[in-house]
Amino acid sequence: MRSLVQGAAPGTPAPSERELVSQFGVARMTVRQALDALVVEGLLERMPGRGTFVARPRRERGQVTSFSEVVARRGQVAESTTVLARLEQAGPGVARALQTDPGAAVVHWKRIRRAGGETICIQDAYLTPETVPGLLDALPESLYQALDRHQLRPTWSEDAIRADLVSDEERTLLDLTGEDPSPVLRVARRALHDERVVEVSSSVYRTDRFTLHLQLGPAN
Amino acid sequence: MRSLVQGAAPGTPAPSERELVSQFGVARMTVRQALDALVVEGLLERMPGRGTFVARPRRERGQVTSFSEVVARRGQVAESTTVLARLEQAGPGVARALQTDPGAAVVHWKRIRRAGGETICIQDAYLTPETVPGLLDALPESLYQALDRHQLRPTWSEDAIRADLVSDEERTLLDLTGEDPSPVLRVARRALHDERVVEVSSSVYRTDRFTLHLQLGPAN
DNA sequence: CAGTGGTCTAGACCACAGT
DNA sequence: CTGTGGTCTAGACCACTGG
Repeated sequence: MRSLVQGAAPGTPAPSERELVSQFGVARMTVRQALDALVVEGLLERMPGRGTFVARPRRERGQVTSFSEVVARRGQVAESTTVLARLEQAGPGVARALQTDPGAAVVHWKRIRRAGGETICIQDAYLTPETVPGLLDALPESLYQALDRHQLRPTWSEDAIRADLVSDEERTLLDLTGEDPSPVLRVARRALHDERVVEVSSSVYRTDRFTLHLQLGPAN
Repeated sequence: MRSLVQGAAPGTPAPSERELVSQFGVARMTVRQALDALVVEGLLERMPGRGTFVARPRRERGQVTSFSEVVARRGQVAESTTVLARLEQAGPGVARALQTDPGAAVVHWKRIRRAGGETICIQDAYLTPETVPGLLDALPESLYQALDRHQLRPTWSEDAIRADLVSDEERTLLDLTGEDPSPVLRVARRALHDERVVEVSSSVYRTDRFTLHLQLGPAN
C-alpha cells in the first residue's frame, strides 16, 4: 500500500478511494483506514471534493537527537576519545536525575567529541548499569545506537541550556589555546524512554565551532 | 463526547464501545471514529482485550513558545520596555530571513524584557509591515498575542543558540554591573506560520538569570 | 468463559470541487 | 453534472484479556 507513495513527487494525486476499492476488492471503510494511517504519518493529504495527494514532506518536529546525529546531518563524521569509563557511586545530583539512590553504582562515560577532526565538546554521560549491560566492556561508537539495540532509544529529553565561561580544565580538553575568557554552551540533558530515564548527561560545547540548531513544532 | 474524559483521573476506564453504541444509538464504527479522535489527541488510550482508558497526560512536545509564555510558566509576569519601534530598510540578513527584498520596509521592535522585575533579555524583532498592520501605532504587550489575533501564531520555529560574551552596549542595557566578561546566550529565531515567516528575532539573555529549558519529543 | 478492542463488509447520504 | 472525500449504518469474525 505504501508503494503508492514511495517515490512520488508531492502533489501527485493518489488513486481515488473508490478506485482502490475495485482494484483491491475491499470495502471502502477498509481503504479509508489504510489511507488514514498514511495521512497520520504525514505521507498523504486529503482535500475534500478534490482527492488525495502525496503530501509535501512535513517539517521535522523538535526531536531528540544525539551528537552523532547532529554531526551526521552536517555531513561530517563524529569521532570521540574516551577520557574515562567506569562505575562510580552516584552523587546526589546524578542519583536524583537518574531516579536512583545516592551511592548506587552508575556508569560514568566521559568523552571528548569531535566533528571533522575538530574538537567540539566534552560530554559526561551517566546511566544505570542495567540500562546497557556490558557497556563498559565494549564501548560503542554511539551511546544512542547502543540504547537502540536495547529498544531504549530516548523518546523524550529534557534539556537545560546555559552560557558560561570555560574552566581551566575544560580549556585544555577543548584545545582552546588563547588566554581570553571563552564562552561555552552547557547543555544538561535527561533522556527518557517513556518514563524511564536512560541517560543523564552534561555537555560543554565550544561555541566558536558549534551552534545549537532547533526546529520546534506546533502545539500538537 | 469529550465530557467522558474531562475531569477523569488517568487510568479511569471509559465506557466500552458497545456500551456507547446502545447509549447513543449509533453504529460502532461511529463510536470508534469519535474515540479515535480522542486517542490521537492523547486523551484516551486503547488496550486491546481490556478496554479504553483515560490516558495520563502526554508530555508536551517541543513547541514554539514566546518569552511571555516562558516567563508565565515560571509563575512570573513578563514586562518589557520598548527601546525602539520603527520602520527600517531591511538589511541583507534580515531581508533573507524574512523572505523579502533588501531595502524593503520592515518593522523593527527592540525591547528590554524583564521577569519579576529583573532584566533578562534584549530582543530585536523584525517583521514585515503587512504581518501585523498598525503594530507600531499601538504596541501590544506580547507580539505573539498580536500574531494570534491575525491567526498567524507561529506553528514552526527555527532557532540557533550560541554562547557569547556580552558587548559593551548590551552590558548597559542588561544592567550588568561588574567588570568581568559576562557570558550570554544568543538566540536567533525564525518563526513561521505554515510556510510564511512571521517573525525574525535576535535575543540576548543574561545567563545568570535565564536557562533555556527544552522538552523534545519522539521522532513522530 | 464473556467482554474487550481490531478489523472488515456492502451498502448509504452528505458537502464540496471542478467542468 | 460527476467525482471526490466525510460520515454513517448494521451487521460480522478475529485475537486478546481476565476471571
